[in-house]
Amino acid sequence: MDKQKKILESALQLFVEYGFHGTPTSKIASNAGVAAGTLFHYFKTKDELVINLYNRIKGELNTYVYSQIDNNDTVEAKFRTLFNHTLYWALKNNQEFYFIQQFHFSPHLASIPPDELVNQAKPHIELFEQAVREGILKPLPADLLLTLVGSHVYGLHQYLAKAGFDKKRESEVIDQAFEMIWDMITI
Amino acid sequence: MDKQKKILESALQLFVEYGFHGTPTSKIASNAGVAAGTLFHYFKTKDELVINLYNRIKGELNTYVYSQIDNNDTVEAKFRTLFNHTLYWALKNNQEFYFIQQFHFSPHLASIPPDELVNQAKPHIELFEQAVREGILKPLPADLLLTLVGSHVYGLHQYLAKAGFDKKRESEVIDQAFEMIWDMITI
DNA sequence: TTTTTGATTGACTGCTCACTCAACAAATTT
DNA sequence: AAATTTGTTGAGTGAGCAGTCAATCAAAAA
Repeated sequence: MDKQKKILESALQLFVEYGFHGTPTSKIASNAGVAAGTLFHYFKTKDELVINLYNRIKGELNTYVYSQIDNNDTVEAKFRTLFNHTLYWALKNNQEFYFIQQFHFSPHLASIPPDELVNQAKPHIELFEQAVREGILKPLPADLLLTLVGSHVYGLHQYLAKAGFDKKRESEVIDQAFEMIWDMITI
Repeated sequence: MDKQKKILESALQLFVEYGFHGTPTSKIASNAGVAAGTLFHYFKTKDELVINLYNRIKGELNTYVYSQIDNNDTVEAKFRTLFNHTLYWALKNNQEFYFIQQFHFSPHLASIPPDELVNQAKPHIELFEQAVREGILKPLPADLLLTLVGSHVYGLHQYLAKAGFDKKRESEVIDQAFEMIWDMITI
């Protein structure tokens, strides 16, 4: 019913399948069951639609993942929760997660203000810094640790998305992968 | 002098900066110091140019990296050589390495026959399988190991490319990162 | 009820772009 | 030297696309 939402859903699906420039706005609109002009009522330009979609998805992932964290948890429990729920979300929202990466390897990334990207990463960075101070993690730069753990998550998601295991096998692999990366970054 | 090469160089540079669809063939040609029509003498379509560029770059990386391997080396030495030289190549050929990832997150990937992708990965997969058989690596599927190590390399490259350290600091980080991933995948 | 405001439509426009082609130039073959 | 093949040019073509807009519709405000 909500046409803006329909447009966003339609755009996501088509962008992931055909790429940003491989999907005309007319197709996004018709696929959403909406006239071509309606798209431009909600989004001034196609670029604005792309960026809006990215910000929404990034926001959904972040709020979901951080809603799972209990501040009374130990640092290790926090990392485990973050890791597990990021993967859980990514596997449940394959298109969204793929879109994030697609966006990161596109020129659109340049239109996100750098300080906003820093802000997005801030909670993660602070967790890493705290864990380094507490002597839990190896004394490495927090942004290096974040990049390495992030890559690990991306790679694991890619593997699991392609493999298509059942839930049981999936969480076995995730648990094993967490132990591996945890061993890697802890002292 | 070689116009085909000029076109490929120009295309790489512009694709990395503006994306595939953000760079018109006319710009590729003029940037290469060549008339618009000349591009189509060497490449039937723009898509063919993109795919040709991808295959060349992938080929260059593979031949370079495997030329560094000595078959008398131990498995660990082979892994270390592979790891170090992939990163060395990636840092020396930033645009090329970025292009590979950009290509992987584009619809162009679909036009590479799946068996060719399997072939590209074959030498790596065989190394991993051998190392698992010899009891050096953890008994995990070779394609999972490859994906995880691959992600590690991508992440590390991304970090180093952004950080812009000098050669000394760079190889310190690379060595440290190798120890970390090696500890992670070995028994 | 009447007015105003906002939502929706789709034909239309102007522009960009991939690709063509006829003409010319250079190199290679006979 | 003539003939043939191969390389190069850039104006031109047609298709596709982002974004516009005048008209219609819906619903809330006056």
